Amino acid sequence: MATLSSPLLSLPRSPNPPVPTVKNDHSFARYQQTLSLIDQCTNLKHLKQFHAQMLRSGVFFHPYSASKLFAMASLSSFSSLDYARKMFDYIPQPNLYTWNTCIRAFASSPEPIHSLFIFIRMLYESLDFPNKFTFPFVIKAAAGISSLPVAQAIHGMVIKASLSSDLFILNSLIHCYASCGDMDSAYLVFLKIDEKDVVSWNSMITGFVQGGCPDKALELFQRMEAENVSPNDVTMVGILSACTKKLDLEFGRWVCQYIKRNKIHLTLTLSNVMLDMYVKNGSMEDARKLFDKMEDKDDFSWTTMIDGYAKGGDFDAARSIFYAMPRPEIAAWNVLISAYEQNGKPKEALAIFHELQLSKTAKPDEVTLLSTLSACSQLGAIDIGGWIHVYIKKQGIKLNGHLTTALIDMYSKCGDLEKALDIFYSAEVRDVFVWSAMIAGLAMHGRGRAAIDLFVKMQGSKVMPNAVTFTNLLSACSHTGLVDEGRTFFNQMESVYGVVPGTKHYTCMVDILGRAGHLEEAVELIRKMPIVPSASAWGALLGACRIHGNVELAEIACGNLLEIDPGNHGAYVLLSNIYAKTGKWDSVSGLRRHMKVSGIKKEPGCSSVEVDGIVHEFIVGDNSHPLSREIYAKLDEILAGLKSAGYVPNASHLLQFVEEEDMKEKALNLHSEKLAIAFGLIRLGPSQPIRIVKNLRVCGDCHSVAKLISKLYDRDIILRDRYRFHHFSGGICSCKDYW
DNA sequence: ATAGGGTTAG
Repeated sequence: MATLSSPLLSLPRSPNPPVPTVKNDHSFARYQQTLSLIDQCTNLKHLKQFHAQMLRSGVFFHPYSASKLFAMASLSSFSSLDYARKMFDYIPQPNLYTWNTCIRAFASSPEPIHSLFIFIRMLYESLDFPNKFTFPFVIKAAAGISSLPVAQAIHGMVIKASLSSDLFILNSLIHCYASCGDMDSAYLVFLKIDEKDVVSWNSMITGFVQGGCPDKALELFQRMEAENVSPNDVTMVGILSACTKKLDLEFGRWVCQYIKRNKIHLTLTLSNVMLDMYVKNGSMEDARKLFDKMEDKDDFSWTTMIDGYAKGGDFDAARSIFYAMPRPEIAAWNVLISAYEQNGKPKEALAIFHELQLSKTAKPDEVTLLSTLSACSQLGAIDIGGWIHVYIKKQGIKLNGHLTTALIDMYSKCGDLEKALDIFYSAEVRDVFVWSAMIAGLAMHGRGRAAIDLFVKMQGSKVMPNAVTFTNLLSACSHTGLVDEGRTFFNQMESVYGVVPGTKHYTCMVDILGRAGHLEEAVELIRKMPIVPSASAWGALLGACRIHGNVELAEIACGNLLEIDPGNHGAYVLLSNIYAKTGKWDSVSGLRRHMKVSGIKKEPGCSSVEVDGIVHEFIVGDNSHPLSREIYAKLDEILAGLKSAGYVPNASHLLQFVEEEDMKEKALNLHSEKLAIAFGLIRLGPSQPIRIVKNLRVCGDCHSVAKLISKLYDRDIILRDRYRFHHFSGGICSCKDYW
């Protein structure tokens, strides 16, 4: 930050410029003419011509004329603040109007802090004191940076300057205190105003809505009516936002009627807020009626409708609005992309992103990149993810915390841990989310020790871990079987770091203990936990029972799980697994019958593999792929090879009882991960690793097969299943068979 | 000699 003794805007000043004498009639007329022409400027080129002319004639060095030119440079629609700022530094002795104009221009710029810098300079350099026009701008800047101490200091200056009864200043202060989150002070200022005007009420109503107190806003609206102050369009924007926050559709409808009845001017903004209210309160029908009636529509109107349909899962309607939009700007693309990405449709998200690239009508921004990277993470689409990384670099986009986190997550989930680490170590911003993402990356790749080391380093860098950090750290312990470390971290969470263990942490801990065979301790932990055990905690116990073949405990865990989440097909699958593993085929078929009767379906296994930027999906038993015949032929060839190397199919991983031995084998060979591996061997070059993403946990037989292929075919296979990564290389897996 | 406050999506 600049200090008070050094100039804040540090361009050189012209030494003692000549001040024109405006004595004779001839030059005065020219001067008058110049000034009146300034107002007719319509573009930046025009303005620059004036500037040059005024510099040459010396008119620029007259404070009043400089103030006229400067106002045009800093406030007009075509202005460039950068240019205005340079001009300001060449004005020899800015008058009060010029200082105020400069403060005003920066107050509503993207960097309002500069407004405060100028204000401080003014206090030091100008002979004038700030006046009643200065303060509303400075206060707006303080609101812009949401700094309560700054707001308080300026409020103090207002009082000292005897301006504390100026209505404009007081209204600004209400808004400012509310922006700083100090609702009490905002309300005190509001109460102190004797002659409140509609802006006073609006500022307070909007303040309450944005400060998360919609009820207080509505209460104020009633009082406003009682005091006979007529609300205007801005009031109604606040009131409708309150309805949106409260999810109160009935009252929202009433407000819309009220607006009609009282003939409140229906501005575009107000219509848009009405739309938003209907959309967020779940009435797409009302929204659509209004939208179709609106004569003026802007980006907000279109984007709100697209977002509403997309979030509600009606992607057809969302797309039809999107394609009807005259010129969709980036926000419209973003709501579509992010709705797909957040609704488990990452492929569709990437398709829209691809369309955006081709259309070239809008430029991806940070939101676009974050959603798209997340879609790549979900799919394991490393080619596209890598392409976005290159795009970010080429565009010179600076990596902030969000983008850094998203890139680490993408590379980790796409199986390239080294790239994720590269991003992490070269990152300039390393906040708690960045550290946590990297710990998660190491965890899912089974590098538990490295994850713990990183956690230690994180403390060295003075970044405080949060709940997510601990979830990731504990999951690292669970994937690597670090029981003692897991216990220690779990116990230290609250006592040392002040993070209260939540559902996820208990679940991880049950997983750590259960997996390692400490089943009683895991049960004990569930029994003693201070919060209600979640379905996932019982699920973790059930998973542990599968590994250790404990049927009794499994039945208890499964019962508890299904009580909380009756439709959980995963639970049935795990329990059938355990029955199958222990040879209880009667129980297996009983369970299957029950699933059939209650309409519970097992999620079909699905594996995908990316080849040349295209993601190929295989469902268990799939023969829809164009290369299906070749894939099955390849698979037969592989398995024959493996058998002669000693491979014996392990049918205990099958879910249903199959009588004939060769039928068992056939059923195993239909598994989607085997199909994806065979396809990868056909289509990918010999040095390229095969990267597979599976929606479920990898099957034990497929795990053995992948290990053997990695040795016999000298090919690395990187498989991401529902829980973690398996790197198969030279006949061994990175999970060391602990999964 | 010029002027000021409150408003909506991701």
